[in-house]
Amino acid sequence: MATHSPRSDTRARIVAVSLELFSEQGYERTSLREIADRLGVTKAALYYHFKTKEDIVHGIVATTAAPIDELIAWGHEQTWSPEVRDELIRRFAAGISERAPLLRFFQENQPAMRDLSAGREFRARMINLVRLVHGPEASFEDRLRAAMSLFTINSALFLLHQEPDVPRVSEVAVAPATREEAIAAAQHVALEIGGLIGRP
Amino acid sequence: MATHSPRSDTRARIVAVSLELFSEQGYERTSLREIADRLGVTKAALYYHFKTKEDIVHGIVATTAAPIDELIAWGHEQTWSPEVRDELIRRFAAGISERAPLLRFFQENQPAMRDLSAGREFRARMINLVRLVHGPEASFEDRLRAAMSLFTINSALFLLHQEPDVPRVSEVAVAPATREEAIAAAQHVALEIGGLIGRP
Amino acid sequence: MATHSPRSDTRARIVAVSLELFSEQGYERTSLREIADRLGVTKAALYYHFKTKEDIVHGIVATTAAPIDELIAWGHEQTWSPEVRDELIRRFAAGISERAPLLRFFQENQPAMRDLSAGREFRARMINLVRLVHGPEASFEDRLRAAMSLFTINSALFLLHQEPDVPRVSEVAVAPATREEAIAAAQHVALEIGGLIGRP
Amino acid sequence: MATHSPRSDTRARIVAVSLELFSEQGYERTSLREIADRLGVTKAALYYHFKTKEDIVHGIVATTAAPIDELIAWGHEQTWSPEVRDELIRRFAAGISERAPLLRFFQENQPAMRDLSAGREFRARMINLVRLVHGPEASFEDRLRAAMSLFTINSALFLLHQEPDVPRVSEVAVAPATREEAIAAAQHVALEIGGLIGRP
DNA sequence: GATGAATGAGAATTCATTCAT
DNA sequence: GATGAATGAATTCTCATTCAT
Repeated sequence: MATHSPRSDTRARIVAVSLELFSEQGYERTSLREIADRLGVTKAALYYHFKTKEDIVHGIVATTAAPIDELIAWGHEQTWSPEVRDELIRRFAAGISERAPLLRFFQENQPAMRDLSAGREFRARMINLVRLVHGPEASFEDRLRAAMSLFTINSALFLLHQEPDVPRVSEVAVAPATREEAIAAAQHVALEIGGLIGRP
Repeated sequence: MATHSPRSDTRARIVAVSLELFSEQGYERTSLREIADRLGVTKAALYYHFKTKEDIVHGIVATTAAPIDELIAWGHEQTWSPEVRDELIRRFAAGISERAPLLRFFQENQPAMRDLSAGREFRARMINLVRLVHGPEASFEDRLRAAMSLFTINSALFLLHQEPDVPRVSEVAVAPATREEAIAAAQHVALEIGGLIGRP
Repeated sequence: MATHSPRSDTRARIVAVSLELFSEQGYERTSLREIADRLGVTKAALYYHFKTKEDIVHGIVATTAAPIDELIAWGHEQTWSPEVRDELIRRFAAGISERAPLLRFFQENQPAMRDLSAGREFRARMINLVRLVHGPEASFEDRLRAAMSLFTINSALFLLHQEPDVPRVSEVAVAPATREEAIAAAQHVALEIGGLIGRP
Repeated sequence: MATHSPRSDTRARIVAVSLELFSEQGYERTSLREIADRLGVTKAALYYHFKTKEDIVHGIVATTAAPIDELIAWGHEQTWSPEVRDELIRRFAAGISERAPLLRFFQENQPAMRDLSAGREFRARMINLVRLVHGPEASFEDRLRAAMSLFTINSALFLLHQEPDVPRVSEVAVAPATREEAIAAAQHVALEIGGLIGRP
């Protein structure tokens, strides 16, 4: 018998709708009026649940970033090894579909994120994750390899949707595949790149 | 000896300052007032040279994207081979220092770029470049590898500047190096990733 | 005793003040700042009640044009006859004093009205009224007579106020009379002109 | 061999284009940039020929209002009689096709005209013309009749073009006729209305 | 747990006008 | 007889935010 707290269904809906709009249209291009309209409430209602627009971002992170924190916590418990590295990449790829909006939001709204404490904290998380992937004593090359490895996972999903409108030269292979196949491919490439870590 | 045309020194300065501010603070967070103030002119002067804020972005691309167009043109003249691929990556890395603000601007302001014709055109250019790198008949993996390869070049410069403020666990190697060394390292890793193209 | 709804007293005041200023100074020569200042509110308050400046015109029509719509409705219920025609003219003249600002606004701001949907709709109303006055099977002459007949009513009020500053040749009779006398005279002439309808 | 003064062909073109645009789009909705663009010159060129935007209106009147001044002068030379009255109306109707843009401009841009000296002067001319039509010792009714008589002439041309887009009830007679027929009809009605002058 | 009404600050944009060349 | 470059003042409109109810 699940006793999920009944209080603030609205709060959760604000978080969900905001993340959706922020990630689709951008943080600055999404007004509180737009969020309120989508929810069928007034702007003032948003202010009952959140102190500021920035605070909604806090809410988004608090609600959505748990899996990443768990991944980081797990990583900190391990002693680095190539196997741990690969497992980090795999786990990062695992829930990517659900986390995609969050990652997209942060990646595509960097200027705003630099001004938001939630943004800076999220960046710190990602840097931590990168460090866990390359392990201690890493060279600049290795940090770059680790970063690109994780980055590959996000990028795959965007790559999937963004090409159709660019005129395609005939010889280019059409390869979209399904969302799942794309993620599998992304994980594959990410592991390849991760595998380069430690090279001279 | 060279009598460079005196007219529209201002126009060039608008482009330069705008690119700088757009890339540092973001497109939406940079007002025309700010640009005008930096130049010591009025907002109306900007409108003498550019029809809209969006038009300034056009001006930026027209002024700054020539090297990328040349690279694409060069690529189209070649028949794809691993050597051509590597040469594309190397040439892309070559002038990266000067082009960094432009690339940063486009990468970090995606939501705005989707609404700007100059933004969409620039994205098309990048996708073209990726296609030249992976060559014809590419699988989704290969497209991803090509994209990440080029992406590595940009990312290196940001990675260089963005870590200092994240509390560093002692064991992590400090490795920034100079700007030139960072680019050399980025090119190295980019070629590695490019070298993965064609694998099963 | 009557508890008139307290909400949106401001909205009504915006409509009233806007109509007054639009009709006195013209639509384009009246800024929202001016309207706001007169009301002792901020410009943003106007935007709380109306989406755009154009929308205020909508509000004006919705609030003020009811009597004209009723007159049109009444006209549609009648079968045309000289008596109906005269009654239409009389009823049009009846409330003219209150409707004068509205009619003046539309007559003196044609260029703006062509761009405003409320403007085009209002013009359609007036054309309908003209048609009711001349009845079916009308010649071009009759349409002109009907239009001038109604037009006489508006014009009278303007004529009343606009001559004093033009240097008067001594022999011209001074005849303003009171506002009510002017309207009576206008109705008289309007009926005369209406009476010409049907002539060869 | 016509020796039309060669100086300032441009000046004449500015006047012509300005009148066209002012009368079609309105005085305030027509910017100097628009006028300059149509002429293929710069805004600054307009300022070579005219001191201000208002001064262009002066130029328009000076160039176009001569026939009206001649009509007024002629009227002043006559002793009023019903025949003179009718002849004034006929002469006013005579060149109406060419003067239509000027009259439309003044009629549809009243708010701007009140602020322009050329506007006030033109209004004075029209009032003079009205006085000549009703003659001395006129009652308010007569002034109204005279005004509406002349007004009929202008109105006819607008009526001709402005109805097509208003949904027409089937029974209404379609009657446009040609431009010339419309003017003839207008003159006819104007004389009718003028004929009412002097009635009790 | 909300709403209605409002604000203050600021944004992009437009316009008539000026002046050195 | 013009132009190129610029300005100052204004305009419409948007947005995050506040607060009494």
